[in-house]
Amino acid sequence: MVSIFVIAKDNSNIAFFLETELEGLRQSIELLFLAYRDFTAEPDEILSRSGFGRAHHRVIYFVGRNPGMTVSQLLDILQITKQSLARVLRQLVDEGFIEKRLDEKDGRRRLLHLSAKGSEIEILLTTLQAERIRTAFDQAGKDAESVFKDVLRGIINEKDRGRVSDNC
Amino acid sequence: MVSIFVIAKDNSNIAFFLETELEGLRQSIELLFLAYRDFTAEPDEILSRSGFGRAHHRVIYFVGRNPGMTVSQLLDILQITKQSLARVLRQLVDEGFIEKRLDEKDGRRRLLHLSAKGSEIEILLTTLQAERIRTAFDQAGKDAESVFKDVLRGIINEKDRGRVSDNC
DNA sequence: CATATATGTCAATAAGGCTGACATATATAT
DNA sequence: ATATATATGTCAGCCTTATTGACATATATG
Repeated sequence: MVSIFVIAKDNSNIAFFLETELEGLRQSIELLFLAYRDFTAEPDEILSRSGFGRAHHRVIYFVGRNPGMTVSQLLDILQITKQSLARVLRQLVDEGFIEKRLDEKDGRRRLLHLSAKGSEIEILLTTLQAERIRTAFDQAGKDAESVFKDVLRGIINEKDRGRVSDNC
Repeated sequence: MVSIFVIAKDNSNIAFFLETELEGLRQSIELLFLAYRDFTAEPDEILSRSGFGRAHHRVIYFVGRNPGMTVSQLLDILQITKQSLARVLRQLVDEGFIEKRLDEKDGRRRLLHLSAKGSEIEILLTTLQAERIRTAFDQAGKDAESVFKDVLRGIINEKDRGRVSDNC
C-alpha cells in the first residue's frame, strides 16, 4: 500500500495506473463525506429544535432498533465512553424518550426501550433518512440496494459486520 | 411519506410491504453509520497524534483536491462558519501544512495550497481510506464502484452533486 | 464615492467527546 | 462465604469543534 507512493514519483505505466486508481477512490471518499453530511443534516436540524443533537439521535436510533439492549451493548456500538453516553442517556430518560427497565435475569443490567414518545420521533427521523436513501436507490437502478449494502459492509471493521443482519 | 405510518397501523398487505421496505432501508442507515464511523476512525487516530482532529483532515483533504481554492469555496463545501474554519486553518498554516497565497486577479482572495508537508500527510490519510474502500469494492464485485458512487450522489443534496466529477 | 465582497478576528457559549477516580449492586468463581 | 469480576452510575475537569454576534480591513465594482 505505501509502496504505491514510492514508485509513483516516476512516469512509468504502473505509477500512472496507480495514480488514476487513487483518483477514482478519492472521488468515493469525497462522495462519502458529502453524502454523510447531507444524510445527517436534516435530523440534526429537527433534533436541535428539541435541544438534542446527533448523539441523541444515535441513541434513539439504536435503542429503537434493538429494544431491550443493555447499556454496554450500546456503548459497544457507539464506541464512546460511558461518561459521554451517560449524559445523553440521562437527558433522554428525563425527557421521557427512553425507559430503563431492570433485567430480571441479571439484576446488574438495565434494559433500554423507547417510550411511545421516543418511538414517534425515531420513526420521524428514520423516515426522513430512509426516504433520502430510497430515492437514491431508485435513481441508481436495479441492484443498487444490495450492492450499496455490500460495499458498506466491506468498509465496516470485520468485528462489527455481523451486527447488521442481511436478511433483506 | 408520512402517510406510510398512518396506514401501517393495520395489517393490510400494503402496510406490511411498506414496513418491510422501511426495515430494509433501516439496514442501510445503520450500515452507513457504521461505515462512516470506521472510515474516519483511522485518520482521526493518526491526526490526534499531531494534535489535529477530523476538522483538520477535511481541510487538508479538500485543499489537496482543489489546489488554489478560496476560503469561501472551502466554507461552502464544509458548511461550517468562517469562525470555525478560521481556527483550524490558522493552525494548519502556522504548522506549515497549508499555504495561503494572494490571488493576483482579485486581491481580496487568498488561494489555498498544500505545502509539501501537507501533501505528504494528505496522501497518507487518503491512502488509508482509499485502501479500505478499494478492498470493499473488490469484495463486492464488478460494478460495485460505479453503483456505490451513483447511490452516494443520489443521497447528496442536488446543489452539491456537481461538485464531484464523474470522469472515472 | 458608495456599496458589496472576501477575509480576519474577538468574545461568549454549547455540544459532545475525553480521562481519571470512585461508588454500588449483583454475579460468579474458588 | 469470601473474593473477584461485571454492569452501571457519577463527580470533576478538560479539549475540540462547532455556534452566534459584532466589528475591522482590504479590495472590487457599480
